[in-house]
Amino acid sequence: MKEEKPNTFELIYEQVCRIPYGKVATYGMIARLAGNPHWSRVVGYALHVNPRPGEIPCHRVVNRFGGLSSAFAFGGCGMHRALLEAEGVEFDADGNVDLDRFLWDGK
DNA sequence: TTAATGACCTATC
DNA sequence: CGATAGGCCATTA
Repeated sequence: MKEEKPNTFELIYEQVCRIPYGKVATYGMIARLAGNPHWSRVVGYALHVNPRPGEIPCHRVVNRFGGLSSAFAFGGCGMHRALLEAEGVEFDADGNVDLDRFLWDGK
């Protein structure tokens, strides 16, 4: 409305929104695609605040191990698994996503 | 204003 | 090979 956000967040959100359906990306990957491999923390922060949950599929963003983090801006931790499963993503018995099969290529 | 924390990753020993 | 430490950006108190 009046405040303009830094390009950092916009870039991060852009990469997250670019994740194809049925795939997941990692923070480091998005940070790297955004242009700075050290934005890993800001990426997590950007999704944490999630100012635009309607355009930022946080559930498609996972950590380096393929496991979602805690607290979701969508309104449910179990939502994560439900959303990814609804897209066709499989989960490991440990509760992690199958990065070997659903990790976004980055293209 | 300064300081501290945070949904992390990478590099090095 | 495995484990540890550090560092970066932004936000909040």
